[in-house]
Amino acid sequence: MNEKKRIHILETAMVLFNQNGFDSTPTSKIAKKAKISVGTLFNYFPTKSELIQAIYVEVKIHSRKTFLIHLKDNASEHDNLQSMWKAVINWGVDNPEEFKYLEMFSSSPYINQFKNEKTLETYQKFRESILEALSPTSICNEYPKYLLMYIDNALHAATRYIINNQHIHNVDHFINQSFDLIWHGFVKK
Amino acid sequence: MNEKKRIHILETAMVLFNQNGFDSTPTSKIAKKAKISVGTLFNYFPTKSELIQAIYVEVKIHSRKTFLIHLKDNASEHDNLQSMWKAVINWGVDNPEEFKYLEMFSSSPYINQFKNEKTLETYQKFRESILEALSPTSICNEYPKYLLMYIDNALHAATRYIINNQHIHNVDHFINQSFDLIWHGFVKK
DNA sequence: AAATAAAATGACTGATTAATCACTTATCAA
DNA sequence: TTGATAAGTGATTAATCAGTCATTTTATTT
Repeated sequence: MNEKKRIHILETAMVLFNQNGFDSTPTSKIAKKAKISVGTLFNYFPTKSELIQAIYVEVKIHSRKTFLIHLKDNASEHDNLQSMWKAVINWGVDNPEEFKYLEMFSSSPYINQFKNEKTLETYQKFRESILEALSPTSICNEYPKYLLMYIDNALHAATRYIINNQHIHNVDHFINQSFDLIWHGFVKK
Repeated sequence: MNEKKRIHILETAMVLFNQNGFDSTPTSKIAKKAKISVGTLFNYFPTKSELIQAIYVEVKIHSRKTFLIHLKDNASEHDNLQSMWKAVINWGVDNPEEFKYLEMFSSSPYINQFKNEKTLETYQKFRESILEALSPTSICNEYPKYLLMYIDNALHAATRYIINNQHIHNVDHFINQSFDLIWHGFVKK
């Protein structure tokens, strides 16, 4: 087993899955594009399902590394949430394949095998720090779970918007505006 | 051909597709559950793909009927958007299977065959009236397409939240709060 | 009641698939 | 050089699936 080859298989498969979906991407095509045999593919990943989930885990680990850099304890709630906002969106824009894969995986039946799992635990802390910042004063503070869904959805929408409209002149300005829109909603008058 | 049987097939297939996804629901199972033969199924819908899309069209037509009732010309922007907000969410909560199907279809490759299509045109007017109400004054008014995505995502999140958390005591109160959260974001200070 | 048309049936086909496994090739320590 | 282990191969297998079609059943007309 060779870690570089493993990553190579994961990346090749991710691109093909993004292009054709999980069920329309036969293992034979993945092997062909990765220039290995089907047998080798199944040496590295015992089942197609495990391959699909291994990609998810890899992408999650990769994205988490980027996000954690941007959390600072001493900053204000506004600044912390804003820098998180920018970091998450920029990661998606810089890694569109990974971003697309996360969206596809999350809206597929495979995600169910991941509910209440380790990978989500580290994100949990991330989420808790968002809630600590927002919940006490925000509109909707009775529904913290909804607040998280709401932020998550807006983050995804903003990222998708940039990826699908690459003609946007000033991406940073858009990101700031999208943050203001959501932040503005939170602050009680 | 019998319209009642056609609807029966559509409803049966919708439930199975929701349970197992498009690719893990063989036509044979749909026929079995609908208590017809595979042959009959293919008499009504020449291909599986056409069945999948026929369900989408049917659900869209059904949902549109409900929404249109709630638009009033004489009301204020706030009241109009709020009553739209309530109507859309309540439709989803009252029709969870249909709602789930729309979400699944929209995040599947089948949706691509529907971009720039008639079914979306009637929704287009709906969207335009939202933009007319919001864009001129709102934060993010430079990005009207994003505003629509943002509202759409929030609507879906709120609906999903209610469906997945049926213990919520006062659903109306939650819907109002979720609307305030988003409306509050729009209004410039 | 007989003739005709329409609707329904389900065993079957051909294509595709994930996964296997008997075999070959590469690696490397003794 | 040898022998042992690990890595890689791809034809093959067994299963599944969308879609077909010759036949039967039901409905309608004459």
